[in-house]
Amino acid sequence: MAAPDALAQRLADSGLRSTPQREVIYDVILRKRDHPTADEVYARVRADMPSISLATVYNCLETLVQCDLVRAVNFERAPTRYCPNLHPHAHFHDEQSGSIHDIQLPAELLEKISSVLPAGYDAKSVQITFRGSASSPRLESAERRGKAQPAA
Amino acid sequence: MAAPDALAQRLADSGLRSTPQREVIYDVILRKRDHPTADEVYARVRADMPSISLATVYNCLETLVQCDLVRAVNFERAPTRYCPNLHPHAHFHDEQSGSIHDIQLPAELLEKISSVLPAGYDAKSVQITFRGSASSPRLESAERRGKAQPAA
DNA sequence: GCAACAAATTGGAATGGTTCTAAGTAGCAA
DNA sequence: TTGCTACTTAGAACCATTCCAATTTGTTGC
Repeated sequence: MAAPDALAQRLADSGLRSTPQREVIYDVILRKRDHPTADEVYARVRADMPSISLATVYNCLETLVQCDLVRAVNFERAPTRYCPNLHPHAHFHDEQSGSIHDIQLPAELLEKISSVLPAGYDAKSVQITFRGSASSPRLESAERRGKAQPAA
Repeated sequence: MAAPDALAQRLADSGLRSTPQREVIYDVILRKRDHPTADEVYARVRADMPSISLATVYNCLETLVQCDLVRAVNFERAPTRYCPNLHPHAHFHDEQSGSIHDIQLPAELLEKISSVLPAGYDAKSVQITFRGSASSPRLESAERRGKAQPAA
């Protein structure tokens, strides 16, 4: 047996199998880091695997989230989007274009944020979302190529 | 014409009328500040106004949000909740009980958070949500009585 | 007061992202 | 091979929310 890749390893850790569907979905999310919805993932995956079902896309995305390989992010009640960036970061939602941008957060700031919680409050996670308009073509094109982003 | 209350004034500012439905819905949200869903508001309002329709509850809540009298908050894809606290604040979502708590944010921290945005990003709003477990009966009972909260 | 107009409410149908269900398929273990 | 379990699949179901068309209500000018 060859050394399993990160996906197979993580799945195995949870007693799950690496399937062609899970692999191609994970690959799609890593390849274009534009926070696609389940429908968008479905459309992209069908290019490689036309027989896949939408239910499977939802199932696999849920599995990847469970295994901490992908993060689900929500904006208001819009369709859930998926993000392979596992570092703590905020999201910027550009209302004009609808695009999502990762925003890096200094560790020092994360500590300060957590410290506002009164005694008795134990937070497992924090979610920070900006809404507004972004106008930085340089950064956007870098993201489209899958390169380093303003926040990783 | 008597001096209009805050609700009537705000509605008038937007060219809207103060209706019995809008008044009772606003009152329900002010009275028990536990971030009710539209369905919960519907249930509470029907005690006073049995003939109101769910569509009207949704319409009125939307109107109150438009007039900046109430804020809509979302947690994952759960039903939208409504909050009369208009000061900048974060939310703590207690996963055990499902309850929502307002968390006050120092102005200094809000500035720091906004300053993490790279050039070209112009944020109109920030939303900060904690998830975890809270265990502070003193604070919870204070909230239930509609008194000062850990964050106002 | 009364017509005429605009705003608001209503019940029910429609929408749409997501989840459920039951049946089929595939891989692993004795 | 047989059995077992995990996984995938199509389609139905779910449910918060929005839409629609028909009233009802309120307001304004006469």
